[in-house]
Amino acid sequence: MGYQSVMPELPEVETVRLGLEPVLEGRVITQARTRRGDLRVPFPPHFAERLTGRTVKALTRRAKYLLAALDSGETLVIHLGMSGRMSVYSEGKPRKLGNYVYDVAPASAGEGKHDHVVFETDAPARIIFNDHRRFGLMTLIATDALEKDKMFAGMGTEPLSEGFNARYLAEALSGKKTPIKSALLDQRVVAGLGNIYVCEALFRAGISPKRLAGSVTLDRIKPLVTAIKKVLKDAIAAGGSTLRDHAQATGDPGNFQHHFLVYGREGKPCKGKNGRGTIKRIVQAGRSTFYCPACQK
DNA sequence: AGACGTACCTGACCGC
DNA sequence: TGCGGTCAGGTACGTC
Repeated sequence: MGYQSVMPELPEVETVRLGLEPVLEGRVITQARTRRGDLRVPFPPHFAERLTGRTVKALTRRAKYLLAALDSGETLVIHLGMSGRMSVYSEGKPRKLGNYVYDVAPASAGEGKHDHVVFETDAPARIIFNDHRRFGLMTLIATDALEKDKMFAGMGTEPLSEGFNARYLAEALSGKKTPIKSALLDQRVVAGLGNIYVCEALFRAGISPKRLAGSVTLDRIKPLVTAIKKVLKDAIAAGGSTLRDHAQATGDPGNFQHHFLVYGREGKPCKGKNGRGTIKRIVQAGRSTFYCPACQK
């Protein structure tokens, strides 16, 4: 099958980035093709032409966005939304590139109902962007204007960077009256967390998702920062979380869903140390929150 | 300004 | 088997 990935919070986007790196970074996009006019937003004018023939200088990630810096001075910005996935196939014969083995594309690859964008690179490889809910986006932005763009201006610190520490988070949360669960989902506070990993990090830090953000004291923010970093790192190491049909380059699914302590475990026994609690599901700001009332205060 | 609800779109799943 | 209702990992926008 090649490489495939879905479930895009930070660890899943990073897993996608790692799988795309060998077929994009330093490679030439020999062809780009869109199969409809828009995703969540329209493709920019002459999108395919502006990509074709360009070399990808670097493939990086900011929050849940993938950024492919091109030699034209533009950056291809990709967001996977809720259901976006990238499938990578070798051309001609199966190939090992970097740590990944890419198989040859089946004849129908790129022709599926929700296959919206197809790239060919000189790896040689075919990359297919599939997104059945179409909450994803792809656009082109001048590289030197990226930070000023509405998508990135005001965005918080990367949770795996040194800048994300107790002092930073305390400042970002101070005075906030919204629950800590909602605050951590706010990309202006910290960039890249989503519903699963916020639930998991709060459990690991022993903090109730209902506690108001501004009321979390510094002595509890420290373990929270540690928990966020650890859960993200562990998830990346596990190839992300698969709830449906995610697979890594090897063909194996992501693995981190087996390490969920609260997410999706409503009514099940708590796996924590004091562990007689039962995992509860509530709705906050329209999203499911899973937590253990006995362990999280 | 900040907090909240809602909309975007499709598919999977559950109960009847 | 079919149908309606509910839910889903994200983000942006309108409204108080």
